[in-house]
Amino acid sequence: MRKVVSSGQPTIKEIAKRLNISVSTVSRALHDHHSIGLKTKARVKELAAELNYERNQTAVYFQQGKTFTIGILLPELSEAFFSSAISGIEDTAYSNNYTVLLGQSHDDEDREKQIIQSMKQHRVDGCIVSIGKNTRNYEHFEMLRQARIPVVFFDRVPDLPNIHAVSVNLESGTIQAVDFLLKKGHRVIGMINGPEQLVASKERATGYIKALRKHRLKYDPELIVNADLTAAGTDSAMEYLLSLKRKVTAIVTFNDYVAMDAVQYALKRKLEINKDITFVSYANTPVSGYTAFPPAASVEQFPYEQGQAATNMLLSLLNGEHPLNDYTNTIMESQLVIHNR
Amino acid sequence: MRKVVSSGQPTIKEIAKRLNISVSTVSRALHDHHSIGLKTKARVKELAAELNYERNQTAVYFQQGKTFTIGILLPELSEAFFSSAISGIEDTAYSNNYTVLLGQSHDDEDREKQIIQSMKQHRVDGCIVSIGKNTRNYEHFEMLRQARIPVVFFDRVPDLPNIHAVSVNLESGTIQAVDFLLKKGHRVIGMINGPEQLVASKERATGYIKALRKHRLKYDPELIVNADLTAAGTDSAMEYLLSLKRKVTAIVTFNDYVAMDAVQYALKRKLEINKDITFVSYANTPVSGYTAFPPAASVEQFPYEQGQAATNMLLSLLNGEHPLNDYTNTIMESQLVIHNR
DNA sequence: GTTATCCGCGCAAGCGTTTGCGTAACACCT
DNA sequence: AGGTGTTACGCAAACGCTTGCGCGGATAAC
Repeated sequence: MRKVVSSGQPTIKEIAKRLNISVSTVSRALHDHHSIGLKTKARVKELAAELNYERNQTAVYFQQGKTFTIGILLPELSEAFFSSAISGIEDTAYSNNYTVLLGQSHDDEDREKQIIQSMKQHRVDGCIVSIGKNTRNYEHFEMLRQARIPVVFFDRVPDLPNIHAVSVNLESGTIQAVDFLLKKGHRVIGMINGPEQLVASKERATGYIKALRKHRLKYDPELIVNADLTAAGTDSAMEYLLSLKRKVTAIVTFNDYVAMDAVQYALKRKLEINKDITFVSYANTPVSGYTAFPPAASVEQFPYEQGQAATNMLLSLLNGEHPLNDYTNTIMESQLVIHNR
Repeated sequence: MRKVVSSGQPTIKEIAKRLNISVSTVSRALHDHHSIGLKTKARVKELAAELNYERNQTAVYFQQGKTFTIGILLPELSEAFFSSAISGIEDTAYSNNYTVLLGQSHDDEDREKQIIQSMKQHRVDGCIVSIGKNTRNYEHFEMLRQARIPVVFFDRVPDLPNIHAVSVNLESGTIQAVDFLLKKGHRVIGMINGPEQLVASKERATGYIKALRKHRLKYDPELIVNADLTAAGTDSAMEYLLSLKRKVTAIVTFNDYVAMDAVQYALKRKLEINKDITFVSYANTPVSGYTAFPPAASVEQFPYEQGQAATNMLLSLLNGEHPLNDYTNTIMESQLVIHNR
């Protein structure tokens, strides 16, 4: 028989042989099992330390059918929102002795499926997923369910029944945002929203409407425009909004980047920011503080905290503290942050 | 004997039993081994598909002593530079059928050690590491070497002999930056550099000096100041530079964030940007394009590409295409990007 | 017709660890 | 002396998969 890999690493078998005891005794000694005598324990531990013994986790994973690993699948690792979320996930996973396996889908459904497949083969204990923009088919997640691998979705949550999810309620933040503008005296408030099918866009829209209703103001559908989040899309959205008969004095933009594009456009049109026109946005990107005209306020979406919450939910699922079939949808509140300058 | 986990997942044993053949035949059939008859292969594959068989990777990993997993250890997952790098690493790992295990050190040496330890126990095949700011002790990497786990360092590379590394040569970019300023007529050029012990700081400084020498200009040490990269630190650096007898008309800042802070300071001092004072910087952060006064140029450091290069290097080490003890230090050239507005 | 060749498959070991159970040895109580 | 515990350890199976080797039978070569 060929020895596949010699790796050199000492095993419990090695320790057992040298000490003339059985491997089971060594294993138990290293785990501080009560049925092992103190002197034996000491001898084992001493030799283990001397040999630089390190337990072969792959063997344990295999034997236990558990890997203490969670898979995390996101559209884009380099996006600020997601990279903060990863940070939150890794931190709480780390402090619970879990490790994190990473994959990015680039919003490609096929790649998403392949990554899920690979994580399943890797026998991750659970997954945290933010789905891609174009994902319409959810059979890969159905496979995970069948394999009894729990999944917690976050932020970009699929429209499915019976899932575990963590997301942020943008409605509340939007209401705060519109409230803020109304209190400043604005009456004609535009909104540059994102693609219609996105849940996030819907929440923004309903928040906007609810805020107006709260103040007994009429909602004018003309004031909401769906854009594609590119600079060009923002430009035409701005062009449209500024062309309306009713003079728009404030605009809620989909995120800080859109806001910055919109500001550029407004400047070209010789509008004075915060006077002729005021912007409120989402994400609260720190860098917007460096711009000449940051949005007057921005809705914080707490990516780090969402990552933490999703991980905690997954861990309680894994620990059995929470039944797998008790589907919970944790919704965090977003919060308007006012930039005073 | 207690059955540890029933998991429900079918195994090759199951397939073998149903087909009345041996497990070895099943295994080989699934691997398209030449010594298995075509009809048997077909039968096996059919049943495997029907049962939704999926190979238990943990068993394979264990048996082969290889996990097709690479560990990546970075100071901060949420920093733009590193998250781009992660993206590059994940992409090339993915297309080579490797998966990626993640850990962040938060620049804490102890945590760095623990993560390395955990990755070692996880039996990752190799590691890609960017060390923490405060790491002075490298014994954890020495342990990896002893365990024959190859490590490729990138960007933040320790000052050790005999390591594999990928980094970007900031000297060339700095020379380009200073060249750029000289051509624009600037003669008194300041530099807000980072902490002295950082290699990156040293490279910036030598690049600066070399560029001046190239143009037969005298180097005035007073013009380089080391700062701590905080807004306050930048302010005092600016105060110092602007207080010099020789009038500084251009400043090279450590990165775009420092540049933005410096711009704010200059504005407070009623200086006109790009007229009284011009800034050139590093990182080429896209967001700086939105600011009122972005640096006139910025040295691109190619984090995504560095990630790719590091991964490719590690993979060729793992595939034996490159001997482990042939230490290579790939240095990519940074490149000045001029922002025309 | 004998020998060499190849095809198709099974046997069994082995990867490192955990763990239920069995069992000596000894002490204690009655 | 017999019974009941307790302590300290060993035996061996099991997790799922890969792979060197052996072997019977069919085919080809001489």
